[in-house]
Amino acid sequence: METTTERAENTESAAGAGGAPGLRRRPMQRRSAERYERILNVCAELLDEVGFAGLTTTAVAKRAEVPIGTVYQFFADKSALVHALATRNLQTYLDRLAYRFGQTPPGSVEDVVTIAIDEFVDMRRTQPGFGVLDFGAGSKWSEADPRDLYLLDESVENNTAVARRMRLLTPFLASSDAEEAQIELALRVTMEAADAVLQMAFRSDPSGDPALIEECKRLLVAYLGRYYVG
Amino acid sequence: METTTERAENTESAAGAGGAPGLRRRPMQRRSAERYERILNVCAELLDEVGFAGLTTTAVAKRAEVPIGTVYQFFADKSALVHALATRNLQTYLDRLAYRFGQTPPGSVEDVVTIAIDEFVDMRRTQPGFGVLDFGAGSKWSEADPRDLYLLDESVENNTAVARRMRLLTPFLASSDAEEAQIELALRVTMEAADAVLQMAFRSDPSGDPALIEECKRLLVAYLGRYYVG
DNA sequence: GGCGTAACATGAGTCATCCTCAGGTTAGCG
DNA sequence: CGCTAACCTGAGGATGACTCATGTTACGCC
Repeated sequence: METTTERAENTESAAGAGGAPGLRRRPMQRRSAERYERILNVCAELLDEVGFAGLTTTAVAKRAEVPIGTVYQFFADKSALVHALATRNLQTYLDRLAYRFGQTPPGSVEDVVTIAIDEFVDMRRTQPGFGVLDFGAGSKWSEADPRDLYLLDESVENNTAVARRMRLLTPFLASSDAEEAQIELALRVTMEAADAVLQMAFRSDPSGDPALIEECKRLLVAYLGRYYVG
Repeated sequence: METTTERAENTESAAGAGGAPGLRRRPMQRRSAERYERILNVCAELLDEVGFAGLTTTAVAKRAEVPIGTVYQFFADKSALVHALATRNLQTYLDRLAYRFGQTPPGSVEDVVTIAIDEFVDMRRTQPGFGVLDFGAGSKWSEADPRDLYLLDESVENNTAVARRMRLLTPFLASSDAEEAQIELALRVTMEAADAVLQMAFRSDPSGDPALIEECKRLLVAYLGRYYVG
């Protein structure tokens, strides 16, 4: 019990001065940057192979061909490593989404939901380790103690950050100032629900149960319909 | 990696002959039964105090005033212990739900959603360790490898089992034979989504963010509305 | 009572894993 | 060539899950 608390505090203070949470040293030189990326890639591979519970830091270090100490130069602990991977995945996802929305601007809630989910499913199928992406503040590794949370932005949960970026991509939703807060709330709920249902879809079928994916779309469209002004 | 695999196999075979998964010896005598319950109660307490990550089997044993070996007589491993608690919580929840539906039979989807969520929120506030209840097959501790799953029933996920029992309580939903499978699917999706959003509600506010709880109801009603024949 | 047997109980010890840190190596510079 | 600072390393400390040899009880049988 004490151990957990102290560790969380150490982590916080270590990352307190402006850096991303849980990260120790951002790689400054080319060689370091390559190692950093290699560690993250190996982490993704191993997550797909042995799952989160089976992931060991020594296995990551071994396959990435770096000594274990190097891993801990970049990442404060195992959680931070996985979280950094999740953040990278999330960034990729948001980038791709922005691109697709730029290509074919969505005109309705259905469009947004379809594109966002299809893109998610595609990445989940093709990107190693994408399964650890969790819009819900990384509940898989935070484990009920809010002090353990690693956040994408400072002081807001992952899903809030994602919701805000998603908001920028959906200008056609109603937006009287009074409703803006409500829309952010709705988008947070959407993220969390979508993530959960899609996790279920990939749990019951490694390539994503089509029926559940379809149902996920229905869920979101039905919910968000009330905010759409056509 | 091998370790994880072997452990999962051992667990399965140990519980293979009809017993609940992950359980070793069902207490047969009064003294044993009391110890069993005490272990589960302490587990719930500690989960609220230190969270899942901070939970140690030795701490449970110490506070329950049983030697560590006794814990492992009942439970194959730490997961099994937590899962047994979740199962007990789930049972309590379903019992209470059946009772409330018996008192005031719900006449609409709104009624069901309101009662089910309010009851969940109430238990979450009052029952120690209720936070570990997870309709989604216990994704917190299963960690991506399906072999690690501990199931409520045999061979179906938790949420499917819950969905089926919930179906028995909602006879007023449309039920042509062809649609029955679709309704089960919808209820599974509902469980998963509701669980996720409510977890978020309690993450952002220890007593459950009212706005998110309200939003959760809206989500479910909007989704299930299509299945309601009034 | 004495004895055999089987079920149950115990906690010191084994082992895997996370993470640290003292000491080594390299790079840059005068 | 010597000095400093940054970076790298992996043996080892600490912790915690889980085991298993040994001890204890229960119970029947002679």
